[in-house]
Amino acid sequence: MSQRNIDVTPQVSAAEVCETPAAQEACSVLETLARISGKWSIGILLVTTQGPARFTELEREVKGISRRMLTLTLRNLERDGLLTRTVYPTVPPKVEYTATPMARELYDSLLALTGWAERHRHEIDDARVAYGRTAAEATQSRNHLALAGRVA
Amino acid sequence: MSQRNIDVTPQVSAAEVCETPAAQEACSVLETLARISGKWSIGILLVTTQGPARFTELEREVKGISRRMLTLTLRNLERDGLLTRTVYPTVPPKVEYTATPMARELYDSLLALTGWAERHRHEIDDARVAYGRTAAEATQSRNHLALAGRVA
DNA sequence: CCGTATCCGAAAAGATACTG
DNA sequence: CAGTATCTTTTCGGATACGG
Repeated sequence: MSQRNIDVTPQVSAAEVCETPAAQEACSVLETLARISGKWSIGILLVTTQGPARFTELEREVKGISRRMLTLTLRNLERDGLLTRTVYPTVPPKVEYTATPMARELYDSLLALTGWAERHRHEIDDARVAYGRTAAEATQSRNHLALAGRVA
Repeated sequence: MSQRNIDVTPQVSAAEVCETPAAQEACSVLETLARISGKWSIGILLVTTQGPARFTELEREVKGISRRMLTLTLRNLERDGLLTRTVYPTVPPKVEYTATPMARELYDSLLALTGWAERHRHEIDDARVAYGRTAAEATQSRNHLALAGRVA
């Protein structure tokens, strides 16, 4: 087969059970988050938002990503209109990926979440510690492992 | 063993590779999104944000969730300080889950994404159609299935 | 250089019987 | 009622050899 053929077919079924009017919103959020879910989407958006990036360039800059996942994530983002793919018919081939304006907007919206994270940093830490404690209490009976690392 | 013992240990390692100053933001977003990732967190937050909800109540209202996933997701949200769990020592037992103020804030921030989704609804659809076309072109050689359902 | 195909292990999720 | 334990299925992600 020619090229460009890794699956990337799903991601249309997000309709699901969005019956109640209030749940509509939640579903919309769910669909939006689905577009940038996965381990790598944010990282790729981060790079492509700063300007056009080539395949190999992304492979270098997004630390730890494999070829396969890079391709998959690029295809998904492209399908969702968050990335444009430009092929220069040179030899050797050159392909550039750039975040669309729509993607930049989305990325900005997401960055707003850092505000939330900073405001509640301590609260978040406390919660995990507290959870470790109550979980320990509730488990007074057994002394297996698996609990040691929780608070630590 | 007593109770409250489904794993729920991970979700501490989100440090990862956040070296460059620009990537710091992305990592923060990543950590935040991790808290509400998964198929069910949003749905549960939606319900618990409207007021206290009991276990069985959630099982009914969050359509399609299994007992196991409900428990797991509740534990995760509780660990992250997004949900409080209140036990009434009655018989039969009664347990209520409520979204914390912090969770409400986060949920509101996320709802802001519906704005993005609405603004770009058409753009998003167009993108998927366009992707279907170019993918079809690039695949002129083969006439397997799997492509039929893409645009449809 | 820019990918794809294939194989594999790990993790997420579903189903459901069982229990204090 | 509010979970837990266990099993199975599904999906995700890593490694890597190969191809235009």
